[in-house]
Formats: sequence, structure tokens, C-alpha cells
Amino acid sequence: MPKVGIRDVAKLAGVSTGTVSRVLNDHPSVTTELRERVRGIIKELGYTPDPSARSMRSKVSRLIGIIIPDLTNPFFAELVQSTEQAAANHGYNIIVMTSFDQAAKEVNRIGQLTSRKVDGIILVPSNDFHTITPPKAVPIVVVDRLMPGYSGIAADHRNGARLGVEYLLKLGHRRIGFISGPTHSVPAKDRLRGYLDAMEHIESSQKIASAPLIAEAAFDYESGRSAGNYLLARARNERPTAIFTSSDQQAIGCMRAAHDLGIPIPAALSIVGFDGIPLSSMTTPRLTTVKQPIQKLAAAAVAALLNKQPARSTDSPVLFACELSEGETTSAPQPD
Amino acid sequence: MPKVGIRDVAKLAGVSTGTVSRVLNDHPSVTTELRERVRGIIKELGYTPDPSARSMRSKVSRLIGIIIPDLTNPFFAELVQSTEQAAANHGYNIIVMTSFDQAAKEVNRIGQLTSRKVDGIILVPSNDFHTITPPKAVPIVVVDRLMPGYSGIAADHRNGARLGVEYLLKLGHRRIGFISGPTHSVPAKDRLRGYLDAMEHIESSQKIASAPLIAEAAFDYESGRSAGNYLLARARNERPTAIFTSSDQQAIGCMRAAHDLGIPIPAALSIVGFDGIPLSSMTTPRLTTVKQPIQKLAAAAVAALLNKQPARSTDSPVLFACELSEGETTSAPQPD
DNA sequence: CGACGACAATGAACCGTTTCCACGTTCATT
DNA sequence: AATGAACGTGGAAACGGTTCATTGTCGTCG
Repeated sequence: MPKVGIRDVAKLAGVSTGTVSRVLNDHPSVTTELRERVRGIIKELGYTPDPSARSMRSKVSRLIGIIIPDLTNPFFAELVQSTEQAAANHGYNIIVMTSFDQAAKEVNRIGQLTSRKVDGIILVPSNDFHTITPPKAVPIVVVDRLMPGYSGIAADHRNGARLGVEYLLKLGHRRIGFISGPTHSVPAKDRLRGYLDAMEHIESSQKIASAPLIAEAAFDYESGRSAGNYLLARARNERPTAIFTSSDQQAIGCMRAAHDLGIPIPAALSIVGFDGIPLSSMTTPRLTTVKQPIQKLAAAAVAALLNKQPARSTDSPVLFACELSEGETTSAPQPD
Repeated sequence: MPKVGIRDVAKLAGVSTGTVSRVLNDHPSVTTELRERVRGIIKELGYTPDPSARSMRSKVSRLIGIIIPDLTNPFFAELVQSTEQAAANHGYNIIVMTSFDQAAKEVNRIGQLTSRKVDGIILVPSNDFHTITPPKAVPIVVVDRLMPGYSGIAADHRNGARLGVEYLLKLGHRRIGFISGPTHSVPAKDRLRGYLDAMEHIESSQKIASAPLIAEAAFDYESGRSAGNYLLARARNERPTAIFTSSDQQAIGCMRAAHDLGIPIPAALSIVGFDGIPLSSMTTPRLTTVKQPIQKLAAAAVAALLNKQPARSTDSPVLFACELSEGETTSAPQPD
């Protein structure tokens, strides 16, 4: 069965290949009637244009690349999934790559994608990603972990964190602990700022515990657990009545730490997470968390690439608001 | 800057384009000396061949598609990540798609990939995937959820489950409960068979509880929790002393159920999971689980596609052994 | 010593589209 | 009625590689 090409369609429809091509690309200058007829033939023959030939001539591959540090991280997994959806809505497909947080691998992958002539790259940079050779060949949009010099899209981590902390404040908490992410990471730093923003307002009016309220940790479960342990292992009137964490995994680890110390949640300790990964609604009790608008991020990233505003690199990044998802790990504080 | 093409390389090297092409493709009939010289020019010019043009003529895209039901599932996420690695080792990239377990979407995606002329498709079929039109156009290998008529690669779920149950038997357990996956799913059925295989040996020698030991459930956390609750909510001498589950998420849910019932783990209840997802080592206590050889699966799937053995479809599937990962959720049973 | 085969390398045809230019109509304008 | 702009369509070049038939060189064998 010789595969059917555009010429077959043209011949059968009694038109030129150019016209068929114009029909395929929804070019306006084709009679509606003729357009319909050609469409009919196309369907009849089961013709599908060859993407290679297409891309070779038109320089459009309908392919976008996405590079993330680690697909095992639920947040990134969901980001990729949402991106695939968003891309599909535009007739695009995605090539997924993992950098394992290694700058070298990342640069290599960007090169691969570039030579594949993808129409754009969505990049979640590795943490040791030092601004690399400006890859002007293909538009890049940086997601989540913003970088100067690149157009970026991210959740508003700072205000998101503030949102979470203010929620705790409104419940009546004053000694609010914070488990930070690694501060060499931009989002972690922003969340810390948000925490400080919110706490600033009470700092003056009410004197707070002298013991530390902030602990830096990696984003993972185990780090959250030990940081939680660090913050909670003191006399009751010294320890925080609530802890705001920088990731859901930290929060879950922190819940474990509290549990091991015999501190009931939410009765004696409120916990708020960050991210809103699926797992967060599966804990017991369900985690109160600040949810990142992952789908919006993905949609915006794809849109940014497709409208490929040129030289948008110096623009300020686009931020999307987070929203609070109330679970069962928060309540008003008990009196000391 | 006009982009450099194969003709530029040829001209500068003083050879024909054909020769350059042969150098690019490691064709044997080129003098070693000449090959080196051309390679030098290529590097000097920073030339990279255009994949579209390449693929158009040669019908090879160096692209493989992978369709999975849900990237949010950690098992699939890891599978995709491993596949990306394996593919990269062969100079291939992967296009990732999600079917959301919908057969219609799946068929649509297969069509997309086919018309993109990928060199192969790795498919984890949706559960309601009814054998579709034999897509002879591009080789497909089915992973994890085997299907008759397609060449398949999977973990040996049956023996894996038996392994887990036999471990519990060896510890001395006799009333071993089983949380099954949805039995319309092939792997779930296989795991159930493995459980039965192992239990068969003791069935005759020791009389077992009259109360049910098997509960069917979805693979997720919440289902595992309620199934665990179902199996455990009885008098102590009636309820199982160990539970083998069909997924780590079920196992974690089951741990939660046990905890809520005041049953200590592993003192009064041993639990073994299945899959070996990263989360399994982050629970407290760490989960004992039957680990699937995900990397091997991915590598084998990619290899199968690239060697594209024709008409391998009727072959029996290739199975890879699971291995037991001992955690802290198992111990010898207490006397009743 | 001539012929034949093996092997390197050449050059042009080819892959299947898109795009550009030219051409013939139609329609509004003067 | 003549002019010209606007429009729809046809035809062919172009995209950037790969491949194949062909040519040119040697070394070897009869």
C-alpha cells in the first residue's frame, strides 16, 4: 500500500498541490466550497501530512521541549502533565527531558532540543544552573525557578506564603514556625520573604519567643521531618503553635515529627504546606496547603512560547496567584 | 548568519555531500583519514544536521512516543524518567502523552504519534483499552499492562507477589490478608494469582480463618485505606497478622487504617507493598515492598523498539523479576 | 600484461511538503 | 467601456539531507 501524499489528494480533487496545502493550513484564500471538497477527499483517502516534510519547509515542528530536574517530584510530574494538555490543545506535542539537577546535562539537553528544531523550550532550571550561552535560536521560557535574563512564569511564591501565614495569624497563632526550602533556590527564598512579610506586622505589637522559628531544609519528606523535630523539641510554651512549610512533602514529614513527639494535629499544632500535590489530600488529617496554580502555569508557558513575543527576555516575570486549600491540619491555637 | 548546511561542510572539506552524509551516519565506506577530516570541519563549523530533512528522506525520526495513563502516578512517572534515560543512551528522544485511562484519548494519541512518524511507541494501555485497529505502521510495545497480540514487557507480577507472600510465610504468618487491585487490570490479576500460589501450600496443612482475607480495591491510597479497614476491623484472633497489598499507595493507606484502629506496625501487623516507589522509603516505618525493576523495563522496551524485531507480536511477553525490599513494616507475628 | 573486482567517492535524483510568482477572472471604479 | 486592484489557483522551485547509480583507482589474479 503506497502511502498517500499530497499529490494524490491534489490529483483526485482536480486541483494543484499548492491548493491542497493551503487547505491544510487554513489559508484564507481558498473558496469555502473548494475547501470543503478537498477536505472531503483528504478524509476519504485518510491522508495525513508528513510532519518531517512539513517542518523542513516551514521551519515549524509543532514540538516543544520541556526540561525538568526530576520527574519523580510530584510537582514537576503534574507540571509536565498539564503542559502536555496545554500543548495538545494547540496541536503541539512535547519532548520531555530530565536534567537531574545537573547543569551540564541541562545544557546538553537544550542543545539536543535546539538541533531538533523545537518551536520552544520550557525550562525548570537546575539549581546550579549558571546563566548559559544565550540560546537565541529557540525561545525559552523559564518556569517556577525564575532566572534573570529569561522570560519567566511562576507562581507568586511570596504572596502565596504570605497568604498561608496570614491564614494562621487570623486563626490566632503568633508563634508561627517556618521550614524554609534551600535558600539557594529562588522560590524558596521568595517563600521565606512571604513569611517574613506576614510576620512583620505582628513583630512589634507582640513580643515573640526567643527560640528560633525558622529552619532551613531541603524540600523532601525526611528533611521536613528533621526540621520539624528541630522546631518542636522544646517546652510547650516555647515551641511554635503552628508551622508553615515550604513544600507538602516537608509538611508531611513535619506531621510525622509532631506525631512522634506526641503533639496532636491540629489540636496542639497547626501545619500548612505548600504546592498542593495530590498526596496532600491523602494524608490523615488532610493537609491544609497553599496550592500552586499548576495548570495556569503550564498554559501560560505554552502560550508564551507559541505567541513567541520576541525579545521578551528582559520583561518582568509573569506571576500567578496561589490559593489556600483548607484541610484539617489547622485550627485556632490552644492557650499555653 | 545563514545557517550552515551539509553543502557548506562538503565544500569546505573539498568532498561531496554524499561523503559528508556517510560520515554523519558512520557508514563504513569512508577512509578513516577522510572521516576525521570531515569531522573536524563539522566541529569547526558547528554544523548540526537538520532532523526534519534527515527524517524525511530516511524515514527515521529518532523519536519514540510513550503513552501512559497518568503521570501523577509515581510508578509511571519513574517509568517515563527511566525511559527517557534509556532512549537518550541510543540518541533518541521521547514524546510523552497522557491518556487519563481513556481509550478514546489513547487511540487519538496513537494516531498523533503515528503521523509524526515516531520510530516506535511504548504504551501502557488504559484499562478500558479494547484491542484497537492493529497499527502496523509503527511498532508498539506494551509495558506493564500486557495485552494479547502485542509484544509486551512487564515485571513478573505473579512471582513478585508470591515472593512477597512467601516472605511473610517464612516470618511465620499464616493469616495473610491481600488487598487486590481492580481485577479488570491484568497486573492486578497476576498479583492475585501470585498470592494464591503462595497461600496454596499452607492451605491444606493449616486451617485458616473463616473470615475473608481478600479485598478488591483501586490502587490508590484511599482505597487501600478502606480495604485495610475492612480486613482489620474484627477480633484480634480473626484478623490477619499480615497484609500484602497490590501497590505501595494501598500499603500506605492500609498503614493509616491500622494506625487508626490502634494496631501497631509491625508488632501486631506486618504490611508489604508493591512497586517500590520513592515514597515507600519515606514512610514511618519504612515500607517493606516488592520492587519492580523499572529501569530494566524501560531499557528493555526501548531496546525492543530499536531492534524492531518484526512480527514479534505473537511472542510471549518478556518478564522481569521483582525483588523484595525489606523495610520496617514486617516482623514475625505475635501469638494470638 | 590486460582484465576484473573491490572499494572510495561523486553528483544528481529524490523525499513530501510549503511558498513564491505568475496568470487568468472577477468586480468595482472612473 | 476601459483600467486596475483584488482574488483564487496552478506550477515549480526550494528546503536539507540521504541514497543510488556511476565513475575512477588500485591491487590482484589468470
